[in-house]
Amino acid sequence: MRRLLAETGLRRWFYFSVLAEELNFTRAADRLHIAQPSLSQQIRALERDLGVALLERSGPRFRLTAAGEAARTEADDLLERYERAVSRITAAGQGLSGELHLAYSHSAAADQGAGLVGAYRERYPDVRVSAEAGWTGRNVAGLRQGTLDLAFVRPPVDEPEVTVCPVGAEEILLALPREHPLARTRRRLRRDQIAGEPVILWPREHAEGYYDSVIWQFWPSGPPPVVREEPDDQQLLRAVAAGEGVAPVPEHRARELRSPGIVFRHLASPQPTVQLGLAYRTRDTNPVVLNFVALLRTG
Amino acid sequence: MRRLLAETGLRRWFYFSVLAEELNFTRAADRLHIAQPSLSQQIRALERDLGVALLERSGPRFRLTAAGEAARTEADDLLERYERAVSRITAAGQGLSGELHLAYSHSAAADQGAGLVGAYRERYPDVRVSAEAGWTGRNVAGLRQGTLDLAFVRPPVDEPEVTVCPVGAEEILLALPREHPLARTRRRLRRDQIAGEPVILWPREHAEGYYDSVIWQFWPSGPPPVVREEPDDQQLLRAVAAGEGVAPVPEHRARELRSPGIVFRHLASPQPTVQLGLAYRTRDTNPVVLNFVALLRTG
DNA sequence: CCCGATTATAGGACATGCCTATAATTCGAT
DNA sequence: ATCGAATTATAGGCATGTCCTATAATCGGG
Repeated sequence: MRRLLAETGLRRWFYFSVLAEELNFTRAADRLHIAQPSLSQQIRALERDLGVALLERSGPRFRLTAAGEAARTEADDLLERYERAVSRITAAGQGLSGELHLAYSHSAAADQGAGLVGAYRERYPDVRVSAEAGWTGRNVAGLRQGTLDLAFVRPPVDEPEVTVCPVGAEEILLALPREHPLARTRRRLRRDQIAGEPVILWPREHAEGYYDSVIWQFWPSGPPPVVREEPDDQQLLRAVAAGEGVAPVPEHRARELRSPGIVFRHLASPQPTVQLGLAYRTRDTNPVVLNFVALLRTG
Repeated sequence: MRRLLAETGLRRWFYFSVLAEELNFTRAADRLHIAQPSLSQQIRALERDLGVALLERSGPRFRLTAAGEAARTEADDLLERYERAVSRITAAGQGLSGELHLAYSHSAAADQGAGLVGAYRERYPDVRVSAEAGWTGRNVAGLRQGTLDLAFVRPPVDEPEVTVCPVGAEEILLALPREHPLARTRRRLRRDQIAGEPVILWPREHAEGYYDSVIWQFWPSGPPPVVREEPDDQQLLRAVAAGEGVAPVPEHRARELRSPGIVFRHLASPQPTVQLGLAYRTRDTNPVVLNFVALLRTG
């Protein structure tokens, strides 16, 4: 094992290390599986290259010079570091170590995706995972420009450079002010009941596919009046509570954001749904990323 | 410079390091003063040996894989350590670094030799000097068995394995009890005056040559009665003060040991003298030791 | 669709590393 | 003092590795 590694780069240093241990060319050469003259040659070559005598030769016996003692220490150290370097590189090649820049989705609940990331961290403890959160639009841009490796997004995402792998789906509820007439009943709302209601949505560029899909699913007969575009969910629900309009909110997120002035209502069948997706660069070859996606796919 | 070192051991790693910097085979090969195909070959060989793809090739352009990024870091680290290793070894070869085990002489004053050691430490700050103190006999034994590299001793030392280099000479005084009749006068003592006086000496095996030389010089007419052999100078002078006998003491040491119950007297011409010597293994080739001796010789 | 820039491949010259056989050196014993 | 055992050094031959030049293959842009 050690031999194999040393052959690649530090052969002479490895030879010297063994020789310094054995203090005997013949035995050292045996251990190295080379002939004794070859070892003699290589040691002399090492001394020539360093410009320093490492051995004090007195006929058929020798001992290490002061420089030789130093060389022994340094050789052992170098060889150890060499092996570590190789194992780190191969680890990186297998996605066992490295860095992973990840972004959660603002429109998803905090715990969504956390399980997956937790499982990954457990399985690949030597990968440093950095996490942030952003809207789908920003996350996809981050992927494209390389600041992100993986991002939770709301599909559909129409970018050939970016692939989205479904993580899960959930129903989309409608947030109403508590005083709203439609809030009286707990029954599912029909689409004709909400047509024409003023709506508060997020800025479309924050998640275009998701935005359009919500419009289709809630208002198939025609787009509603969008009275406000509010990027921050907290602010958005405050606006709903104030009676400015209604707002679609994914189920998990709704559970997180429950507040006194708001009620959430289901829509009648077909219930609107949205997926959560994990996005990555289609052509990404980074094994760290591929391992994450593989973990998602295989469970 | 760097190139030269890397050629010896980590050629391919050096190549890769430069390539990773340039991200261009042609330019990197130019910088390395090799042809571009050779660089291609060596990088492929490195990848083959590591069993990991370091470059992601897409026709005439490429970029580093995750493993490649790791390899770049590791290569730079290895190359830096490699250079450090080489410079440490060559430093050791020139006696600029390493260890020096030194022993002062018990029979010399504390400040004798300290100047020389101080000058050495200043000139060779990277050499770790360890110092202790012992009798000539023990010091010479330490030299022979390798636990010491250099020792201050009292010549003559009759050992072909050990060479002694004179550091200085001093007169030997005679310590007398204050009440002793010979202590009355401050004049130099004649040898016939001290013949037959009871004498306190150190155990002969602690410094045989010195011991014999003292006997010859003080009592040329015949050995005196040695009433006690006391290895410790403090104890010895206490015994002198108690009137047990007289004792020869080198001048510098006498100055250190002045005490109320004792007077020191010079001997009449020819005044007895003793040298202080610096002893080292005759065949020692350790440049650290040779540099010390050279410093003594050249001043 | 071709052109420029870039990397990959092929084949030959030379150097390096390893091998076997043998010489040279030293230490210890007769 | 000399011989023998143990050990390292040297010599010559072969295989491999490394480098070179010349040329092919590949991709991006005008």
